[in-house]
Amino acid sequence: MDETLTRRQRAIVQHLRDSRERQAHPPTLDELCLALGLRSRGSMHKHIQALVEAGYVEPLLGKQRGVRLCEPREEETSSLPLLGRIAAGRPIEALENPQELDVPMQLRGKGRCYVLQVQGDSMIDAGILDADWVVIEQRDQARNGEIVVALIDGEEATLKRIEQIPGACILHPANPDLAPLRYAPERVRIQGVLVGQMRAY
Amino acid sequence: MDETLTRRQRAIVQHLRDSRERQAHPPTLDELCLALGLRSRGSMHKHIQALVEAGYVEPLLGKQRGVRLCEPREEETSSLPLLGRIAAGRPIEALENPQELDVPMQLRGKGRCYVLQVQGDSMIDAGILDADWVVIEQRDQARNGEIVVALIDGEEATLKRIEQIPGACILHPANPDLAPLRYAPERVRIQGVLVGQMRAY
DNA sequence: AGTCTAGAGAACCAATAGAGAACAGACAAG
DNA sequence: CTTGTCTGTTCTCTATTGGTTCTCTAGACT
Repeated sequence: MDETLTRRQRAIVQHLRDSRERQAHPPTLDELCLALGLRSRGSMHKHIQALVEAGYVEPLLGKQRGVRLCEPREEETSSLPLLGRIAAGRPIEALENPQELDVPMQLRGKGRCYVLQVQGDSMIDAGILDADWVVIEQRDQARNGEIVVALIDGEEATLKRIEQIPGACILHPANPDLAPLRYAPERVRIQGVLVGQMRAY
Repeated sequence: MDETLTRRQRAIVQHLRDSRERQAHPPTLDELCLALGLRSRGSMHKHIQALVEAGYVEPLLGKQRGVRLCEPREEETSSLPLLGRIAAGRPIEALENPQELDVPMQLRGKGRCYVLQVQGDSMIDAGILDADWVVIEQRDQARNGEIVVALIDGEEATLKRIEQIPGACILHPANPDLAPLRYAPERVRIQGVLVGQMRAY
């Protein structure tokens, strides 16, 4: 939490976070006063205003709808960030406004995951088509045969099936028109492993 | 639930959700008043109107018939039934214990949807592999080129790309080893259209 | 001194809530 | 068909709640 907040303000933010998990409705100023031991709505209002300024709380704008935090709730619906597009041979094209995508638990790995949209047909024989979404588990190691997001020379990102042998790292496209690429192992950094895939028609 | 709702509105939505499970008939305004301790239908009506605006309640538009508010908003987190497996040339193999599968909204159609697990490689060139999940929107009509669940002679179910021409219905597999199948239109019943697809690794 | 944070409390006013009356369309019974 | 009841709609009027803006006071710290 931001260090520039006063102690009171921090306590309020904390209370808002806590109470949001338990209560359905965001608290009113009076309820906040009660919870934090104040007796004056006016004072509480001053704190809330400060938090609005600091960007912690949504402005109330006269509406009587309680004090609400700006922060996104800890998603129990569990969506993953859609980071951008990945194509063979280019850096991942990041989205300027990162979106969120709901991903069912079945399509996820154990660790931290994110989603990329596939560009191009280099994995077409693995059933991964242009515009498909792929769910990637963030990892820096992979077993042979897994499909990985690999970063080559720190700049080109690509989605390929990996084969690591002594002295070399081979990236296999799944497309008869494309040839496998062979690199020195130190040129290839694994950024994640494919754990799920989705397509909309 | 949307945090912009008023406390009363929240309570009403909650009550509607609860009572929907128990009662077949949606409640009237008077019943709602009784349940929530109001004495004025007019007041309740104002709340309901607000909920219609917010999209929580179906507008009733003069209808009477005891017809009251349904909730349109199928929870966006909701899951779809996984009905069973589908393979070319056999009835859908129903699961004895139907599971539920979370399916993101992006992978759904507008109507009622369900999920099948694919068995076999007949649609491999369309990027649909063995064991993939496919999201099917329940429909009995399709446009040419769409991938459909088709029931042939009322017994064999299959997932194929459809082509309807005068006097015939042709089902195209997406696999070079398999030939298209041609049927009289009356032998083919469309059970749904492919709207999404998911795969776990 | 002066400034900053904190709080109390009063006053104001718009949003929300509710009551009750009156009207109109729907529906069921006669 | 007519009638009466049920139910949704609209209206006015009133009360309460809750956010906002004040002023005033009290410590704490430079």
